[in-house]
Parts: sequence; structure tokens; C-alpha cells
Amino acid sequence: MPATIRDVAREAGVHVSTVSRAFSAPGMVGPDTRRRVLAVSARLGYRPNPAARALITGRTHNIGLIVADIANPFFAPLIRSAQRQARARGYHIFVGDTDEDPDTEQELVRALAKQVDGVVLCSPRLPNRDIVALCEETPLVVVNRLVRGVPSVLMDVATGARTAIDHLADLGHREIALLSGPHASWTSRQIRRAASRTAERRGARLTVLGPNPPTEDGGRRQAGPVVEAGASAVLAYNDLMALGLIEGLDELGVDVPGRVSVVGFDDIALSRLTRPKLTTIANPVTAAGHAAVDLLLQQPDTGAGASLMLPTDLVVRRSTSAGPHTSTGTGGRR
Amino acid sequence: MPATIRDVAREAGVHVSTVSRAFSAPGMVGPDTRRRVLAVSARLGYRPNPAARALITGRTHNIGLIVADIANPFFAPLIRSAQRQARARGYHIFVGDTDEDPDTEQELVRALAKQVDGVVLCSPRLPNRDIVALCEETPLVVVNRLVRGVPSVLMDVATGARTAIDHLADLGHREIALLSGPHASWTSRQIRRAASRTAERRGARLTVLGPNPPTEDGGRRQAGPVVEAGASAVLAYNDLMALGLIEGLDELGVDVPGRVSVVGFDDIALSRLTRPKLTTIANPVTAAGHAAVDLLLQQPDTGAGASLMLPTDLVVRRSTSAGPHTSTGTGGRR
DNA sequence: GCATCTGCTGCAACGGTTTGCAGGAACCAA
DNA sequence: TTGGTTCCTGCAAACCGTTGCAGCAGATGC
Repeated sequence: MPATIRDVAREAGVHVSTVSRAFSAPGMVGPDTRRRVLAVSARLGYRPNPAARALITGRTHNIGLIVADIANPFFAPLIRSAQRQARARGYHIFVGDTDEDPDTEQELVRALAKQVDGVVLCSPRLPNRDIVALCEETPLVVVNRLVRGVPSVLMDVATGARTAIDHLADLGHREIALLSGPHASWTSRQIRRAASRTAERRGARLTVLGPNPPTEDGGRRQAGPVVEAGASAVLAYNDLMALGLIEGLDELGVDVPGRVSVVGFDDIALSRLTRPKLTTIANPVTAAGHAAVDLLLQQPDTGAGASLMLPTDLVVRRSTSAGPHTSTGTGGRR
Repeated sequence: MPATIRDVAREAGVHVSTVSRAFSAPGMVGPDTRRRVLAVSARLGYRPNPAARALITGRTHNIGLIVADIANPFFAPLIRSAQRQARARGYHIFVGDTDEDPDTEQELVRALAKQVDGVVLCSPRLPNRDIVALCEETPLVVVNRLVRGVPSVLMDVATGARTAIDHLADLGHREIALLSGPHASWTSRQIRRAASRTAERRGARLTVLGPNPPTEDGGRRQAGPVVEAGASAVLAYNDLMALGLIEGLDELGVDVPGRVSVVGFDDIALSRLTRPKLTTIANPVTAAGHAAVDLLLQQPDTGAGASLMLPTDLVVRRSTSAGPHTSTGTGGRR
């Protein structure tokens, strides 16, 4: 029903190859021929069929974007910026939601592989080995995970965690709890390691609570354990958990930041809107989405393996305050 | 490089058509032939190329999903549930972000049209006329808009708005402000009309403030105007605006719900996490995403034009309280 | 034993586009 | 006029599957 290249060719009195070239290699056809072809195309509403084009060129001008959970506000800006950047470069994007399930993740990549020029895999839950295998089947860029030989976009969560613990230690906290994320999360491991080290260096005790689902509810459930652990400060794997925790603590009558300080991770949009406003480590998600697409599309040029580390940032708001060991001597007063 | 149907045919010692049928019409090939073909396919990692398949069958098994803003938390669950339902039915989804721009919206539908079996258009900003035109080019389902002849999924925002105003009137509010949404939003018009009527019926005065961008910032900016208008209660076009407004009022030293009651719209996930927790009209977004996909995929059967109206729900939390005209006589005390 | 039917498989056209190759016209220089 | 360019256009193969049709073998019916 929609016009094909043949319809245009017939109507314009030229061969189909000329029509094709009028679109994809404008310099190769005579100016007046080109004008005529374009005019006819417009009149007939002709648009080249991407599937047919892909079949022969091997380039689909589509990319796949796979995340653990589309509805997680952490990913929303990433998807948005990836989509925007893709579109700017003439690409469309497929999104896939793995629901935190590694098998779905793998299956999704494979299913998409044939209809995309590459896949951006965000916060994968798959073991490295499988990611490498997928990488051989289709161009791949991984976000939030370091995999040897696979180009990746990372956010410097280790430094973020260090900064967060330093911030809490500076405030005089010595009993700190860490709400860890999903077991398969590389980010969570990074945070945990950096937090442990920093806590040790600062002479604070770090209690790791988890793994937890990276949701509000995952945080709320740890409210009890947090007070039992006697922590005066908490670093959460992400803002959602931090907010859930604050919620849970509130239900227990524990004031934040009065009795417990809470630091989140990500700086999702809503952490500015809660009360108390959340102190958190800002993750450069928008930049990451943009960068992942760029990396994917230029991949053949630069060669695989290029990785990118984006900086994180401590944003101090109102969910942290001075702890029991505030050193009035050297730390100054607040 | 990836295996094609011909590789499998050669390796299995059968004709390509047999391989094809082994996948798409298993009953038509002999059982042992089928087994052999499948075994070879597995060994070679063969998967039918969807583009080639689409070229001849005319079905891509993809659908397009277009929203005004992916990062808006209202759409996230919708995208998620649409993706899930699509996948359950063997479809993948493209997402497009129009950035609230009608032209982008139209262009996106057209660009996607050839590579999808249909498009779900959410909260379109395009005039009805253009939507009808698009509908003739590709199967279309519209969410949050009623367009004659185009199948649509609606949420009963009119009833929602009525319920909200009734709630506020019941609480004794007589000066109510409405923060309207984007000018091109059908939903916003519906809300406005229903709110006006209800306010009139209840003897309350409704001041319409807007149009506003449907964001936190759009709400914050109206904090001043709200107090100037002397309103003791506000209904916002969406939760984001409501939260922004509360934020703005807080900066002005106006307590919510002490001096001003605020009702939001949508019941996005985070409205449970703010303080005060937001009273809002819950929109059945997840159901809508699911339904839109179903409607789109069964479209040829039921014929176009089928529309679906999903119910909304008032969720009373802590951002509303008794107003100046509390009728202690009939309304009971609180 | 012959015609008929059923079940499986092969053949070849087809879908819409791209692209290497070749041919033709117009141009220039000698 | 001839030979060599340069530009433009047409031809046809190719991409990877699907599907209507025909053929063939074996089984069935009489």
C-alpha cells in the first residue's frame, strides 16, 4: 500500500537505482533528475523501507538499550539522553527491560542483535564471561560495569563512596551502615569495597546490610537492622533505598538527620523533592547515556575496549548532620 | 558472518524452504527432518533475520511507543508495562521522546511507521486532525486523548478531577486554584472542565493558573500566584507540579497542608515518599500500557475505533486538610 | 494392480532496496 | 575525426527469508 521505490521510479520516468541514489548518494545524480525524483517522492509520500535497506547494507540504524528496570528513576534520564543522542545521529532505539533477570538480559540481547547495529547494556546482571560472549555476536557497550575487552561507560562510584564516607566521618560518625544493592551488581561491589577501605582508614566501623533489592521497599526493610546495628549514619546503594530507609526509620520514630544521617546514591530527580532533602552522590547519568551511544556508534573506528570514566559528585542536602563524635577541636563547629 | 538460512540448509542437507518451515510451520516438515534442522541451527547459532522476514511477511513484530518525555515518572510504568506485554506477545518496542514537540511527534511516527506493526502514541500534543492522518498511514493507538475513529486508551481524569474538587470542598475549601498543564494536553482540558463544573456546583471559586510545563519547576513557579490568588487549596495537573508547588510554598513559608492543601494527579511512585505524602488522583498507568499494546495488536480483529476508559482513584494522604469553611454542622468534625 | 490420497520436500518467485559494472552522451584536446 | 575524460543513468545481482505450487514416494482404497 505505501509507495515503494518502484512507484517513484515509474512516476518519475527513471530507473529504481536512480531513485535510490537520489536519496543515498545525491551527488551521483543530475540536479534536475534529483529534483524530479524528490518531488515525486514527496507527492507519493515515499520513504525508503529501512528493513529492505538494512537487509542489503547491514546497517539498521537502530540500537538496543537494555536496562534492569525501566521504571527505576535512575535509568529514565539515561534512556532519555541516549534516545536523544541516537536520534541526533539518525538512529532509533529499542528498549528492553530485563526485570533484573540475567537470562532475560541475555535473551534480549540475542533477540535484538539482528535488528540493531549495537546494544547498550546498562548495569548488567550477567556474569562477565557471558557479556564477553555476547560482545562477539554484536557490538556492545556496557554501562556501569568494567569488562575486559568490552567498551564501557563507568561512573566513578568508588570515589563517590569514598567521598560519602569521608563526609560522614567528617561529621563525626563512627558507626556506619552500608545498604548494599543486588548481588550481581558491579556498582554495589565497587561501593562496598571503597566504603570499607575508607571507613577503616577513618577509624569507623562499617556494617554491611544486604544484598537488597534496589527499591524503596528494599530500603524500608532495613530500617530495623540499621537501628539494631547501632549505626548513626547510613550509606545506601541508591536514592530509592535511601528514601525507603528514611521512610522506615520515620515509622520507627527515628529522626533523620537528627539521630541517623542518610546518604543516597544517584541523585535522582526526586531526591530534591523529599523532606528532608537527600544528601547523595550525584551520578552523571545523562552524560552516560549520551556517551554510551557515541561510543557504540564510533566503535568500528576507535576499536573496541575504549572505556570512559565519568566523575561523581557529593551533593550535601539535609539528610546528614553532625554525629556523636563531632570533633569540636579540629573540625570546627557547625 | 552470522549464519543464514542457507548455511543451515546446506549443513542439514535440505532446501532452505524446509529450514524456513521448520521454524515457522513446524507441522509441515517430517519430525526427524525438523530435529536435524533444529540441531544444526543450534550448533550454528542461527536465528531468522527479522528484517528479511518482515520484508516478505509485512509484519515486523515491533511496535513503537511515543511519549512526550521519557524521564517523566508518569510514563515510566507505562513504558515498562507496555514493554512487558509486548514481549509476552513476541514483540519488541521502540521508544521515542518527543520533548513535548508536536512536529517531532509527527516525524517520529512517520520514521517509525515502516519498521513497526503499529504505534502507541501517548499524551499526544498533535492536533486531532494530524493524528487521524497518521492513523491512516500506520495502525495507531492513542493514550490520553479521545480522537474520533482512532482506538484509544483513556483514563477517567474527568471523574478524577471531580473527585478531587469534591474532596477539597468537603474539607471546607472555597478558594481553589487549578494548575493547568500544557496547552495541547487533552487531559489538561478535561481536568479543567470537570474541575470548573464541580467547583461551581459546590459553590467554590476556581482560579485557573497556567498553562504550565508539566514539571516540578512549572509547579514551583506558581507558588507565588497561588498565594496571591488567596487559594486555600490547589489541584495540580500532575504530581510533579504538585510537588514543585509544595516546594515553592515552603520557600515562601506557607505550610502544606496547614495553610494550603494540595492535590496532585497521577500518583507517581515518589508521591508516597515525599513529606507531606501527597494526596493525589491515582492514574492506572500500568494498566494503560498493557491495554494499549493489546488494543494495538488485536486491532485488525476488532476493527479500529474501540476505546477503553480506565478508572481513576482518589488517594488521600497528608497534603490536604480542613479548610477555612469547614462546616462543623453537617460535615462532621475532624 | 491401478487410481487416489496424504505427507513431506524442492523449486522459484517475491519483497524493497543497494551497488559494482557497463554503456551512453557530452565535452575537451589534439 | 579520433581518443580520452567526466557525468550521469540503467542493468542485474545480491541481501535473507517466505510461500504457492508442483513433484514424488509411500500408503490406502477398491
